[in-house]
Amino acid sequence: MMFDKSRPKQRRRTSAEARRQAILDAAINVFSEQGFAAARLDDVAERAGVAKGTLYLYFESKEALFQALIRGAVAPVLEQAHAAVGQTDAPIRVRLKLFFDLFRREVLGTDRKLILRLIMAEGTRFPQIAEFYHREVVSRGMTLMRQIASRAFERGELSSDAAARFPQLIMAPLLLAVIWDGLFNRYEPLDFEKLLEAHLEVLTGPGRDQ
Amino acid sequence: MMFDKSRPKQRRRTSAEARRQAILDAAINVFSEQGFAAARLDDVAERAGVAKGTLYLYFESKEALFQALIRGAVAPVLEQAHAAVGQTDAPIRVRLKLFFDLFRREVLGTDRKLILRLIMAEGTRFPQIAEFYHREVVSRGMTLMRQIASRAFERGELSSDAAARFPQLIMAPLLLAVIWDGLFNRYEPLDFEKLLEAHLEVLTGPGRDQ
Amino acid sequence: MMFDKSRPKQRRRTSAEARRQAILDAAINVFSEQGFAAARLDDVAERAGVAKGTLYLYFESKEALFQALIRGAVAPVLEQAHAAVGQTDAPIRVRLKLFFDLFRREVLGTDRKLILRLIMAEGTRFPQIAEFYHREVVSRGMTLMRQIASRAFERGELSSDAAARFPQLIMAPLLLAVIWDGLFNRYEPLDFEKLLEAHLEVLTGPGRDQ
Amino acid sequence: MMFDKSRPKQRRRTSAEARRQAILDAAINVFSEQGFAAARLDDVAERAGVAKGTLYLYFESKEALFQALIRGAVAPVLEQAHAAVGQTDAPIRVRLKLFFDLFRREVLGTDRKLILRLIMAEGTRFPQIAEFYHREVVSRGMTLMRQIASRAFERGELSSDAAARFPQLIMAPLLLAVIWDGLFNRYEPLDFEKLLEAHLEVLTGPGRDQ
DNA sequence: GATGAATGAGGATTCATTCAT
DNA sequence: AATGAATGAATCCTCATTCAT
Repeated sequence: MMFDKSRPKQRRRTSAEARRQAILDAAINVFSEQGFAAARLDDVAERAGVAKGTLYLYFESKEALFQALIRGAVAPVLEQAHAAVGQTDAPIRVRLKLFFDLFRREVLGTDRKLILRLIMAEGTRFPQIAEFYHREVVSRGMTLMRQIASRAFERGELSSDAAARFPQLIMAPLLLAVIWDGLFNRYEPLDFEKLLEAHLEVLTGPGRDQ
Repeated sequence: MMFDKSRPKQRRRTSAEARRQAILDAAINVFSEQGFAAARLDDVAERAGVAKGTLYLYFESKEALFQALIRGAVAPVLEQAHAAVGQTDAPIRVRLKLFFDLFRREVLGTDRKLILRLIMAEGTRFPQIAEFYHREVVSRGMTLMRQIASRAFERGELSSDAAARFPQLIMAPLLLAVIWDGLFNRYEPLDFEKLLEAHLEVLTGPGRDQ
Repeated sequence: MMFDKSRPKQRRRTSAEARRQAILDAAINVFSEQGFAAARLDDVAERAGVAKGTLYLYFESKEALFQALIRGAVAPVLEQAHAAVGQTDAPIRVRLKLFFDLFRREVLGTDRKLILRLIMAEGTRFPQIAEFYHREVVSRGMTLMRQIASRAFERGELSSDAAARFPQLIMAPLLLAVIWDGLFNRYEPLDFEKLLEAHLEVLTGPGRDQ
Repeated sequence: MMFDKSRPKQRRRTSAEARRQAILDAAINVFSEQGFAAARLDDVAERAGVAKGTLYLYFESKEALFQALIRGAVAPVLEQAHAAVGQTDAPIRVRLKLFFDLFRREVLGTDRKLILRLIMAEGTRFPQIAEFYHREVVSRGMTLMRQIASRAFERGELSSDAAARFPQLIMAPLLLAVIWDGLFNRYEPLDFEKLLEAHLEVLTGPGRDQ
């Protein structure tokens, strides 16, 4: 996951970095299980395998840890999304398929879904986070979706510009999937792959090929 | 929900009922501003205009109050939805329009949106609530939506059965609206009416009349 | 110690006041034994016979308790001093004798000496306290002493105006007594009465009567 | 205090001694600003320019450092005092003038005043320090002052033996000066030179020469 | 010797819950 | 029924001390 260029001091730095990451990993779980307020740093420390005081060598406070957690997890995926579907001029069906698959793999399939849920749950109490997330992720994501939808509308792949005007409509089922996963999956499992296929169908009309 | 038999104690009981409601109203705000864990019963009591000890005359514990809050707020809307769109056999466009308008008015326009957000935020920590909500609201709502979509598909109003298979697709933008309202509205206001119109357009194809 | 005029609500108020006083009494001992930083509110609570949380019903914080303690204990004595020696125009010997006796009885003979020592020990860290104490006690005390010394000099009771220019010289042995009491009394007891008699002798010259 | 035998290791040892002194100097400031309990060894280390762990190579514990600090700073001045005023048989006026000047220069004019204040502030919590200080400084100082006062009384320079019986009276304004310097100087500066001149005047009567 | 990351005991403060009035 | 003072368990954070490098 990291390039091993600088050998000297490598051990220390790697170890510190690894420790920081261990804390973040532990924090993801504790925070998403308990929510910010109810999360206990004792638990984070225990799961990270460090002493309580050690947390404070890496993060200034409970809130700083929380914010680092939230902020660290979003950029990468958006980068990937841009790389995957931002450049190509393939048909919208293909582009969205790629995007949805990416989302399923990189968000629904990882702890990132927990972070997304944390943002939805705690964002109101942390305006900085909401603002950051809006600026760095939502706003950019909307732009990307809008561009895809517009292009498709121009080419006649979409019969309406509704999705271009409200790219939120493209994203909505993705959010729903994250929420469903957290709340209802144990009572009524949802097949995210099929859900997103169906979503694609609704968006682009019944394909001849599918 | 209330039997008006015992006239004599009417005044007392009404007053008690009013007090209970005042507590619930106060609780909605405090819980949705702070989340369950960070909410302080001191604040609930103050806003409700009662002493802290009084809360315990009406609710067994903080959690009991929270659950009462959540449970009390959902049934009514679903009843209305059923009444409004469950019986008629109007075109899907009309039925969904009615439903979306109802949602905007009765959920987005009231404190119920706060409760919805609370459920999404805290549901994971309160399996009973998630289960209750799934059973009483989600599952029934899905059934209703599925029925509407199926009927429309049969009548050729929908070109695909995607929405019938995944009625979540109909609900997703409603959830998104609730989340957006709580997190991003101050940075980028969203016109819920137009959003849902666009959603309808995507679902049913570009209407001739609209 | 208190006049029982207002009977109504007396019991409650008295009890609350008594409790507040119990906390302050406990605090005097703990703070003066341990110093501000090392004092544990647990100990204060225990000695006051209340629960830890109760402290916070009466004082906002550890520091607020400390300040209340300091501020509450000084005014009374100065009042007494003014009453005792401020008005009369007796010979300086008599006036200072009265004042020194008052100091021995009301300060050295009570917990107030502990508070005086606390002020000397912690004043540097609490500028508000130093400022308050200077304004309310030191400055007024100096004025009183200066007035006594000036009057005596005018009447020829003092052969020099040194004490009028530096009333600190009159107070210095009182401070020394407080410090000695705290630090060295167990190794070398000091007879404060005789010390202050000797001080008077130095200040006013060898009297014929004494 | 230092034997200069081992030349070879001279540099090292000097450096170690310098380091020890740097730590003590840093400690004086931190301890006297914060008091013993609130002082942070982190701060001491930082100001001394060493790592925190290094402190433990020179001192066994926080308390050991504190005690070393206190004990190291007193002996020298007393030596000087003895040298300056212990041997001569000059008039008391001259001897005390010398002593007061020495005190002003070597205590009030240096960090030693901070240490004196620390002793007064923390002595109660550190009986060993109080005992040591009493034995090494107070008791000897008293003896010296008593000797000066007795001699002066014998020679008729003092009209009373009060100061000989209570040499504390000679010291009291010096203590007061230290305390005033720490607490009130910023509100009401005190001219120590004039204060001690006035003190001398009170002690010895109005001189013909002054 | 020197470093500074790691430890974990300790303490101020908060707040759900109880209960005497 | 209503009150709100009192309780004390719970938790964030600090910092003296240790120890691997």
